[in-house]
Amino acid sequence: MQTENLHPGLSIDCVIFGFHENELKVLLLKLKNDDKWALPGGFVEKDKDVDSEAVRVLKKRTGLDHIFLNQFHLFGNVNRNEAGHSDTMVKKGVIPPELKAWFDQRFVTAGYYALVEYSRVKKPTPDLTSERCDWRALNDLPPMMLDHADILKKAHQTLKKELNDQPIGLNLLPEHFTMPELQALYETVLEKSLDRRNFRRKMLSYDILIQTDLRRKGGAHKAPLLYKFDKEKYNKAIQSGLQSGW
Amino acid sequence: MQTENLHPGLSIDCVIFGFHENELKVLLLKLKNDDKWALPGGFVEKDKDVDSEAVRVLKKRTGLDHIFLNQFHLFGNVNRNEAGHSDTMVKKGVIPPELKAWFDQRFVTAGYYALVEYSRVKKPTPDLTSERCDWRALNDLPPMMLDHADILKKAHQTLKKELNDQPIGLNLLPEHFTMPELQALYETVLEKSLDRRNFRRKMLSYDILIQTDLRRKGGAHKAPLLYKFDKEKYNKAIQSGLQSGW
DNA sequence: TTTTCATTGTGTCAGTATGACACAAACATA
DNA sequence: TATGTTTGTGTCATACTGACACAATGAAAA
Repeated sequence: MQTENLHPGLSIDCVIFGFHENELKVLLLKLKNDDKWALPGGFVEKDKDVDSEAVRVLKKRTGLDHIFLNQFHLFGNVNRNEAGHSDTMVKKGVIPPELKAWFDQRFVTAGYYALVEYSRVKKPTPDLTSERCDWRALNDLPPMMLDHADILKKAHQTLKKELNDQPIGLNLLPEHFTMPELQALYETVLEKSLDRRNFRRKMLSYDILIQTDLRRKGGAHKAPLLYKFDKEKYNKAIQSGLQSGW
Repeated sequence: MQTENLHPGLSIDCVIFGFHENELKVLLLKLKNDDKWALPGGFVEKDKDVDSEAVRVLKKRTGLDHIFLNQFHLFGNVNRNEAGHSDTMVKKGVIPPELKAWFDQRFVTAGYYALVEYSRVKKPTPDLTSERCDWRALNDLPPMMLDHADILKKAHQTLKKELNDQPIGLNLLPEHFTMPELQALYETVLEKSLDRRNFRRKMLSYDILIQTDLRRKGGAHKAPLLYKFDKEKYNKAIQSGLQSGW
């Protein structure tokens, strides 16, 4: 790592959300020789936009491009830099000794969250500091490094709020999906259950769905209809917002 | 200025909103020997939280403490650092030559917006780089330094959105105010006009206002009733949100 | 003193959105 | 062929929203 070309004291952390088996998942890195997990992150080259560096992180971990990605907060408290953190990391072999000075800086970190289609992430790839890169359920998180649990929580809160202004399914669901699947996504993000019939009514009123004449077969019950998003209308809705409130 | 103790490559810019004569105003600094204006800003000491440094900037410019202040975005594009900007600033005497190296860095800046009561800001004080500190109307802005116009625009957009989740008057209006004044504030922020009767109905339904038996005399017309906020309920509303949407 | 006039305060009505709720149809499995 | 769970659909009462009109007020003008 060439630290001379990096923007000092600035990092990026990405909360990468996926949806699988009716659960919200987050892509996390398992640190080497440590039972803590970390958000995928990175640093910012001096001549690169911060946003594009976040895209790069995402690409490296998921292999995916052109993904829904939002910056949501700059975490800038002093106490997020634990004293002795870099020592520990060096000792455990997580970071090489020659980089200790770099990691000794006080860092602020830009938080990004991404929404990705679970099945499209073929092989999540760990970085140099980690031994694994895995999906973890949002409601059953492992112990997290530094303030990464806080960052994750704030990302989820932000997502929850943004649901009032914009739809989110296009980024998290496969091309075709059923209404119950879409509802499960909303229920998971919002952490509450919704009435089946009212959900369908409201969602259809957004006028961003296209009903196909296909059905999801194979379940032990009545085969539900498959829907897909009308991408043009969907994007228009994202842009103009789902006007509620004023 | 002791640049050794500052977090490198990181600045803060504050968009300070006030409301006066039915207009949204922003507190801006007029640069020395330059017709450009700038957002009040500053740098972050290595051992201070970014948020608290924003509070400090606000206090320095407005003299005010305990103010509504929100971080809304990190501006991290490379091209926001104009080549030759520091040269120009030194030439115009805006910054002393010995600080040129510091200002030559590539900076990312954390954007904060503040809501303050116009009349409480007695004497807006310029900083070393500026000759004046004045309120300027949001819809009649002077030429702005670097990307400060963008930052301001994003702050306004954010404010507009947050209006759906929270009330804002407590921070921008004096202790007592009339319903038409509150409406004017909303209309200004939202940039559209609202129906008088419907506005009143909706605002009262939030249950955060207390009607007093005083009236604003002196206008050439029927004297409107004065209201004040029920601070306890107001803060509860801020916390829990004005549930709309899901 | 009286008149004028812009502004405030209030209520209604129609249309729309929301929450609560029940029953028939479908599909794999038994 | 029967079973059991899930899907798809409609209605009703209630709450909310947008559109609208008229009387009361108070300073200023006549």
